[in-house]
Amino acid sequence: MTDRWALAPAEDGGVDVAPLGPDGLPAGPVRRESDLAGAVRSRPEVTRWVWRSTAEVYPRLLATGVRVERCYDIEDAETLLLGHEGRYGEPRSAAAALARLRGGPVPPDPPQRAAEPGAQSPLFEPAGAHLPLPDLLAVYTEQQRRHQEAAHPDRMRLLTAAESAGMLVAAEMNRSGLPWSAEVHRALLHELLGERYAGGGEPRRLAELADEVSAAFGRRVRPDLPADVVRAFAQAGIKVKSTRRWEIESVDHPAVAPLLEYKKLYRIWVAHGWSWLQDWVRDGRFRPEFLAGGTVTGRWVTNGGGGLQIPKVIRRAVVADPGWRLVVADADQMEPRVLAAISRDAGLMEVAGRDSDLYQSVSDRAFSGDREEAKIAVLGAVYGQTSGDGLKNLAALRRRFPKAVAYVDEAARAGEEGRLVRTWLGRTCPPAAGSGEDTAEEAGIPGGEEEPEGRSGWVPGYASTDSRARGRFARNFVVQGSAADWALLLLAALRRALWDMAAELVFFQHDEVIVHCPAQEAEAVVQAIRDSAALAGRLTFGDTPVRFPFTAAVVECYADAK
DNA sequence: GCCGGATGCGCC
DNA sequence: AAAGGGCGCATCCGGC
Repeated sequence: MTDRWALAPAEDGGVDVAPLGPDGLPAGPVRRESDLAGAVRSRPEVTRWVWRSTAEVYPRLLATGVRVERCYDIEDAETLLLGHEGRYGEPRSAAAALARLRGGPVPPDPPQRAAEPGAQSPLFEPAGAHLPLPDLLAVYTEQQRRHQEAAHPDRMRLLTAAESAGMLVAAEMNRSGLPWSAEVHRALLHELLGERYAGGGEPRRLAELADEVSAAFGRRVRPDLPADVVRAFAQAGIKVKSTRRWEIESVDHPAVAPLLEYKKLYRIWVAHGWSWLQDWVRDGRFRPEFLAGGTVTGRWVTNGGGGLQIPKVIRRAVVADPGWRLVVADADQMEPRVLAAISRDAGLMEVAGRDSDLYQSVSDRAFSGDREEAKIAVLGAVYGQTSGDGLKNLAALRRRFPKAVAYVDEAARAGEEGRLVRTWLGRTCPPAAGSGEDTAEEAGIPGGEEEPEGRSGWVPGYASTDSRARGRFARNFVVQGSAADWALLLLAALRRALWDMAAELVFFQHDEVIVHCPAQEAEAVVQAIRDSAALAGRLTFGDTPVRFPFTAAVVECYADAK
């Protein structure tokens, strides 16, 4: 039995609240209270708060020590519902939703603002930030109806609820931050890069490597300028199209080794060096701003600090507080397990129904024991590989796991034809950018020109480069996106499991979580993660034999986890 | 001087 | 061995 209330901050700093009945309709008069946190704190019986924007409300609650069990984020639901209805790109604010409901002019969404180092997320106030509570409730009621119209209403309700839960998790992680030792980080930088020189130039080791590169070429070369490097190789009689690592590393030339080393260390210097430390680490915590559902597939992103791209070597600086531990857990072979669950392929479900190494099992069945071959084939099928060994082995995969391969093939075909493609729970891939619609391309979807007349149907081998790109995108979308669906449920379940513990979720990266907890809680946390993964599997995908095992490590330092 | 695109690489 | 999917971000470069 959930006790649902709605809440809307008012312009004068007060807050309006109203109880909702079991049907989600207002079940009592709107009440004005003077204080947001007080209004929530004084109603501990409320299990779900309905509000416009979690990012607006929840950080303010957390700042006063108030957590909520569940919420419903109206603007996030609006985004998901619009996508599901094939109306990607329409303004997603509550004010816009109200205007569509009432037939008024629809206000455009405000532009997104980039994060600044250390900014405590005093989010912009979009149009309609103070939509009166009755208006907000009108939008909410209409959204309830729209859920009913979805392809799978139950799944759609689960999706909006899960992403709202994800937003609570994100806000809490933004507040807690990832334990970070600036001291260890500085020692690491000194060890890797050498001394910093006054004036902000390259540190010693980079300067030395640049000199080695120049010496190898017999002239001054700036290794950080790709054009300069390509020219230098050309003068040495070696044609390279770019200076990407995979292209350079096969070249036989004395400059290659110092060049690759330079690029590796240069990366660390500019992206995770001293100025990064200065900008992003405060009071022993790294605080990237996590954004749930920041991508079209539902994967999260972080704003600022490159929070989801912490290089392996730098993880040495992620250190638990004294007496505390980091529980680092990542899902084993998440993508093929998700593919098994969504395709219901009997063979792949059987393989995914065991905790043991899935790629090895696939390989035993279809690739005579070569695990790497099996892994490449599976990932190639999911990513839409167009050449190489993966393609060659796709045929073997197709024979053994026909429904699984057919599932992603069908998604690719739908994508090429510009049809809607959905994750298991109903997150919807934007259609291709076509005439008059540029929103899909803004969202990163491969677009391009309209297909020529008479060729819009899907014909193997005759699709344009653009439509093939859209096919690959859609193929990957159903797997990556359904994995993101599952991950949201995992986070929601884990958050509940940790509710009464000192343990804190401090990091989430697609298929990996880090929980910071007192040492004596660590084993319970590991169990909570395994239980939550299983629960998430059942809730997301229903009754399947597919299992979602985790590799978990209890460590004091992130770098020791693998 | 601002801005968008290209390049390249970190993570999954 | 070859180059499929999703991102963020720093830097350079050319256009205005």
